[in-house]
Amino acid sequence: MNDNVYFQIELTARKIRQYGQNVLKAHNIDITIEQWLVLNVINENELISQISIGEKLVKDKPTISRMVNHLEKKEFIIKNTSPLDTRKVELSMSKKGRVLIDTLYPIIEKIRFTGLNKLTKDENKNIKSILEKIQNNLDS
Amino acid sequence: MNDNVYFQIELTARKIRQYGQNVLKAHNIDITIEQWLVLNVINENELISQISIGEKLVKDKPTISRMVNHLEKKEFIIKNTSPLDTRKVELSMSKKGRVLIDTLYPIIEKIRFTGLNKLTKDENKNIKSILEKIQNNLDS
DNA sequence: GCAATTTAGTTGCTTAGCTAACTATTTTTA
DNA sequence: TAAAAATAGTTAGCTAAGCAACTAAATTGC
Repeated sequence: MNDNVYFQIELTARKIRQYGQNVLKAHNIDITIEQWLVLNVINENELISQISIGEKLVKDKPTISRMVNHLEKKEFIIKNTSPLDTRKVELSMSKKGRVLIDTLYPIIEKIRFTGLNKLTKDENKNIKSILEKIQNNLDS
Repeated sequence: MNDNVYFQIELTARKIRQYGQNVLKAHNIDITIEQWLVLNVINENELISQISIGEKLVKDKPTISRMVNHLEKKEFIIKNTSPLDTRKVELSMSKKGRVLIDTLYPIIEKIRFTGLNKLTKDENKNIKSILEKIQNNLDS
């Protein structure tokens, strides 16, 4: 099994997520790693729609819809319908969300450092290009 | 986002799974990629317990329990309690399961080839060792 | 200008990952 | 040998991925 590349990729993803989740839990932060990705996109793109988040994170509409609902329920973001196109939603950070982001950035950096930035520059470059190659193989 | 290594690893895993799932669906095969991993372990280790499968696949007890139930419901495997230790389960392939395995091997090979074996030997070696390094960083 | 199509988002169903709590055996150990 | 601890597996509740079907609004194309 350990020579199955899919298995190793999937396992590594799970271990990173798990490690990150534990660090957040240790800091008493009530957010999942995937929700963090969404929150970060909203923070960097005020008034973004769910479709656009989905494009950036390569996740489908139902998944984004539910994650956005979770973030709204936790009052980290504010959800408004767009006045120009009432099908669309305009998402923005709440005050609570901005506070969370500020708290989170250094913690996320630490998580990244532990698993990932210990890689040499070459390793970092290599894994990205190999992963990209795999994705391209599958797309075509 | 595309320079976030976790994001790329997780995305690649999803794309491989998705591609594989589509190939299986195109062949009208009613099994998930993850269930395939479990079935394969049972095929290579007759009378294995669920705990042992979990160790091999690095998945927890509830996850294995449910996947085994799915495989049993589809009649690909047979589940018996161990006579020596009645807490344990002894899993084995059914006739239907063995037929499926034979059908599946070449298809899985093709999936592997498409995404993964197009990698050069160096790339293959590199990605494995980098993934291993990341996992070790997180474990310690 | 109105029907047809496209787009944005939601809801429902299934599988899987994760945690926690639970039952029922087996093993340890005092 | 009897109580305590460890082990194997299940169940329940939550989040997320994937798919299909749906509503409602906007765009298009005749």
